[in-house]
Amino acid sequence: MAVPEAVATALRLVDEDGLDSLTMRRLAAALDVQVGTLYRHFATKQTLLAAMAEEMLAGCAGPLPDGLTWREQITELAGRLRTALLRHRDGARVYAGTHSVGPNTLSYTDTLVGVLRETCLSPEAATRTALTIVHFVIGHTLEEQAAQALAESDLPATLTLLHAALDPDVYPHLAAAEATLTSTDFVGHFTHGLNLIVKGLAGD
Amino acid sequence: MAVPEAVATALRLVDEDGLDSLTMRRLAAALDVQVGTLYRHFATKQTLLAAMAEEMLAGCAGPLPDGLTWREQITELAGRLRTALLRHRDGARVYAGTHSVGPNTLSYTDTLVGVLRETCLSPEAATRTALTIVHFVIGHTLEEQAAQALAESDLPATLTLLHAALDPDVYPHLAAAEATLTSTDFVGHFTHGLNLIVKGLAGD
DNA sequence: ACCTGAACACCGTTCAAGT
DNA sequence: ACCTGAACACCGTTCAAGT
Repeated sequence: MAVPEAVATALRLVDEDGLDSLTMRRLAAALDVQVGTLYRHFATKQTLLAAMAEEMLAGCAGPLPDGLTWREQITELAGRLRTALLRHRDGARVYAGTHSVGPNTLSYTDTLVGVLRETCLSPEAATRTALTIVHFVIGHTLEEQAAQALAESDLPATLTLLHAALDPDVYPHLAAAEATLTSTDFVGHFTHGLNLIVKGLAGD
Repeated sequence: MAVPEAVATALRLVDEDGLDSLTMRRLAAALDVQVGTLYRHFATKQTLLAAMAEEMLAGCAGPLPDGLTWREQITELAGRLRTALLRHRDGARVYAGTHSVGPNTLSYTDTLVGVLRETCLSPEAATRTALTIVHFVIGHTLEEQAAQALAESDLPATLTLLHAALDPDVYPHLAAAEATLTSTDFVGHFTHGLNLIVKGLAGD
């Protein structure tokens, strides 16, 4: 049993049935191996999940196209992280639940901090800004995939429930916000949020 | 068995032993009740978690002090959400894993959208900005509590591991970022990120 | 050195039967 | 109407024993 194969199979299982269905026993069965064998390669299930998170970020730190402004470089990098998390079902949940220190994760953060430092930010401000961006991407993608999961089950029921709860006399602003809140234009939401953050950088 | 009591007890159990230790069976035992009884009040464990998330947000939509600028109002509201999530161990994980449509959650979002609309944003832009802020707060607090959890177990081991992985020749920017990345000044990080977002609003 | 088989101590959820 | 008791179909993790 090879570790990279196990990680790839685990990601495939998650894609097929969701993170909640990924168990050490199912993974062992998919690899034609006894459960105990997995523990010779991964100390715990957490370790496996961290390896999956690391694998998901492969390529995210690849070279940036020439000729981008620093704003575009930041947008490109943030977009790559979102795309990487979206590539696998429950990807954001896998990523948010772990803390990898593997090369993909490290070089992604290194690249992001590097771009931010080029905008004349101090190392501290660049690092904090990188954290801000990563946290926003994680929070956004977590919600985006939660909405996706909902769409595959009881979407209409939930929308009806929400609509019924939105009494305009009690929640005047939510009533006006409902269309946007329930919209599936996640690219629009993501771009809006990222632009806010990047615009905020201009003042430094 | 009363539902509010069950929710309060569940939150207490999470505070004591963490979210991973919260099981329907343990909660039933703490309430001096059989497990099956819980399912008469909560359809699934997810329903229980949603009720806990809703309870955590109690008070977050309370009246804002007079005389705050709109920037300060936004900062105050975002800070309230962070504080509410921090109040319980693994609070951010509980909140991120659910989607409550209860009055605490709805009135919080309503208040936030309302403040943003006062700054002359369109309903759509105000809603998207509210989402951006909430997603940032969730992402930030998720990481903050993950760091807290780590601090209670193998912090030094992880820091050593990270430090060893940070070859300055491979990750030049991370080496400069290490002090900030491993800092525990979460208020500083949070304020920095929030200011970026709020500053970004100025241009509209 | 690596894997198997089998166990330990749990899970979430359901449901007939009791009161 | 509400709760109990007991079961069903699972979990993550460990470890002696095999090859």
